Parts: sequence; C-alpha cells; structure tokens
Amino acid sequence: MHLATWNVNSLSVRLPQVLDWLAAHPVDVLALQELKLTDDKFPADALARAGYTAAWFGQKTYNGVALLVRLPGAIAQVQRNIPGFDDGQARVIAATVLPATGAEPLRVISAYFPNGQAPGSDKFAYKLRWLQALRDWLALELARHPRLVLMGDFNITVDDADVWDPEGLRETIHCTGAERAALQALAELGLHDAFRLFPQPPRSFTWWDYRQLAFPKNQGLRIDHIWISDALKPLARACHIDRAPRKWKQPSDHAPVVLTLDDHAAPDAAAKRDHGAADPALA
DNA sequence: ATGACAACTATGAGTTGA
Repeated sequence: MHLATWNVNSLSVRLPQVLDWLAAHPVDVLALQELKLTDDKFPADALARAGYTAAWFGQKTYNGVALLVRLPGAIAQVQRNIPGFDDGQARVIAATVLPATGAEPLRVISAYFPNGQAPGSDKFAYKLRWLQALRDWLALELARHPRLVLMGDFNITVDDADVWDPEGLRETIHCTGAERAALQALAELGLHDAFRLFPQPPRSFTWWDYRQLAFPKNQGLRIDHIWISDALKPLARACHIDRAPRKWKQPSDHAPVVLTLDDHAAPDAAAKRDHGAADPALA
C-alpha cells in the first residue's frame, strides 16, 4: 500500500500533472495541499474518472487541502480544520480511509502548516499557536485512531540535514528552534518521520525556490513530510521523494513524498501477492 | 540591501509563498 503527499500550488493549474502522476503511480492515498480554489471548483469528476474518490476543504486564493483515495477504497468521518481552534484558513482535512487493498482502516490527515513568514512576525505567532492546537488535537486523534498518518507541507525542516545551507539559513523561517521544538512535541506523541526511518541520499529536499536555478543546483528544503504513529511504524517499508514532477513544464515548487506500508492484515492483498501479481504503484 | 519566480486578484500593481 502506498500513501503520498504533494503541495501542488494551485490544483486548477496542476490538475493535468496530478492526473498524469496518479496514472503512473496509482497510490492508495494522495494528500494534496495549496489547492487555491473554492469547494465548488474542486475537480471531483475528473478525479473520479481517474479512479479516485475525494474529500476536500477549499478556500479562495490561498490554502486548501484534500485527500484522494483510490477506488474501490472509501472515505469516512471527515474532519475539516482543528476542532476548537478558530481559523479562517483551510489547512487541515482528516478522514478515516478504507484502502482499496482491503487493509485495515487508517486515520489520514492532510495538513498545510502555516508558513510563518519570519520569526517575530504576527504570522509566526499564528504558526506557533496553530502548532500547539495541532498537538493538542493529535493527542486525542491518536487515542481514538492508533493507525494514524499525518502528512503534508509542514513548512518546517526537522534538522539541518533538511536544509541546503544550514549556516546561511540558521534561525530563518522553516529552520528556527521554536518551529523544530513544536515538531519535537509532535514526535513525543508517538509520531515518526517516515523518511528518516530509512537510509536516504544526502541533500534530499522536497521544495526548491522557483528563482535562482534553485532546483538544478539542488538548493532546497525538506519541508513536506509523512509522519506515522507507533502502531504503523513496524509496517513502514520505504519512503522516498519523487523529484520527477519538479522537472516537468510549469511545475509545482514542491515534489511528492511517497510512503510504502505493508498492509499485511489484508487477506485480499496477501492473496494477490501470493499469486505473484505485480504491484502497480511506483512501477 | 534588494530582487528574482509563480499564482492569485484584478485588469495595475500588490500580496503571499518559502
């Protein structure tokens, strides 16, 4: 079973790329961020024709998140934004996902963490308040749903290995101690950075500035993450960044991140494996 | 020190992102 996250920087502009990517990589769950469209503009029909059902939470111009689930999988118990945290920005969608593979249900969250602009700014204060509310809510979610995946654009580097120029960018936005401490507080709930469970190439990033030839020079940040709960950690088999869409014409500035989970509890999937069926995802 | 690039709103030039 495969789950992925991708900040598409406008779903209206990037829909053809999302459809192309899903055709080549039919993941079971795809979390999207920065839809930049209102709910009435969400391309549910085109995604359904591509074999995906969806839950979405849009907003005009900014933000917006969605969860896509490969059919005949299903989506239930949808939650939009953090309960009890008054927020005019569409940044979180959570749902219980029944995977097409027949695996046990998962609680999946697609999140677009606030950017924060600069340390000391009002937006930075909002980012830290939002992170505290996320932590408090995730504690409850984990108690209710031990099989939990939190993925999205976290807008935070976990450590200096996630930064192309750690000295030059020290204590700048995405790299501050305050932001990283908030991530550590999430980790202490029993969540794990799936990417770092496996050996990875040095200078692995998920975002590159459009300017200054940042992508060809690999001057980026790893700010898009997939974090998994204690219960799912033993099932993780691989996690990687797919840089290919960043090379396409008119790309998002973010690349997708993909997690492979062993859905051993799925009788159907196990039967298929036993009969030697090829895994279509990530072919 | 500033801007670059992209998307959006609006239909100019400004805002936001990271």
